Amino acid sequence: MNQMLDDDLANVMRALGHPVRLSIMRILAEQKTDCCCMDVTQSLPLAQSTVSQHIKVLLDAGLVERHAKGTRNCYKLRADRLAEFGSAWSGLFNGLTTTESPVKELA
Amino acid sequence: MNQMLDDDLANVMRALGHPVRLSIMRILAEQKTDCCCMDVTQSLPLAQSTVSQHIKVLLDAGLVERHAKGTRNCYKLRADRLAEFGSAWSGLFNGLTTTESPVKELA
DNA sequence: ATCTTTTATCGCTGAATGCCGATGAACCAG
DNA sequence: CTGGTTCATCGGCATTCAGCGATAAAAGAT
Repeated sequence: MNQMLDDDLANVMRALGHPVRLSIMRILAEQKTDCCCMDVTQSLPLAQSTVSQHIKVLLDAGLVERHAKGTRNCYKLRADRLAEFGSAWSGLFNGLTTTESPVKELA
Repeated sequence: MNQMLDDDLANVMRALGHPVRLSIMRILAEQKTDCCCMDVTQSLPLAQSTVSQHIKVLLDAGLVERHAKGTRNCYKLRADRLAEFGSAWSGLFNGLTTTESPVKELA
């Protein structure tokens, strides 16, 4: 399990630390089929260029991946990275963050 | 279980989306005794005013709480909020984020 | 009352961010 | 080849952020 570096973690957090980008993640999560920039844009009250920039931030943070499909670019979440972040978060503060089954801390 | 609003979630993420603030959280997590601004400052290569500002961001995000102790202000993590965030994260993307025991999604 | 310690806040600067419209590249359809 | 679609990128603008030193407030010590 590739341990997430601190800067990496901060990058992920910062990428998700914007309501619009959270929305984009949600949109991508809900879509069964791959969805392109235009689809995302139509779900948001923002210009295409703005959405594209937000997607780029998510790409750079490794939260999303792109693959070309004809004239359009399709995006989907990177489940591996999400899981990676999840476990990084769980181990962050000596298990202070877990709700159920509080992992016994070994001093 | 108080459902975390989207903006709240984004705020928390943004607050944690900075390496220095992550460090501060770590420092607070490791200290058994409450620790004050000065203690944190001595562990970081930053001016006291800068550290104070970062702490304020964490305070505003509800990740940290303050209580006065003589001439100094002591800080500690808010475990409740951390747990809250943990479960909010778990439920965010249809369980895509969980590593172990992928929660069965109910359509 | 005076001094010291600790901290929050102010004012400032440079850098980064968020947003937009416009433009050009890449690709498909006629 | 021409034209339409989709998208990333550029330039520009206003706002926010990150960092600092200086300062004032609050509390303890003398």
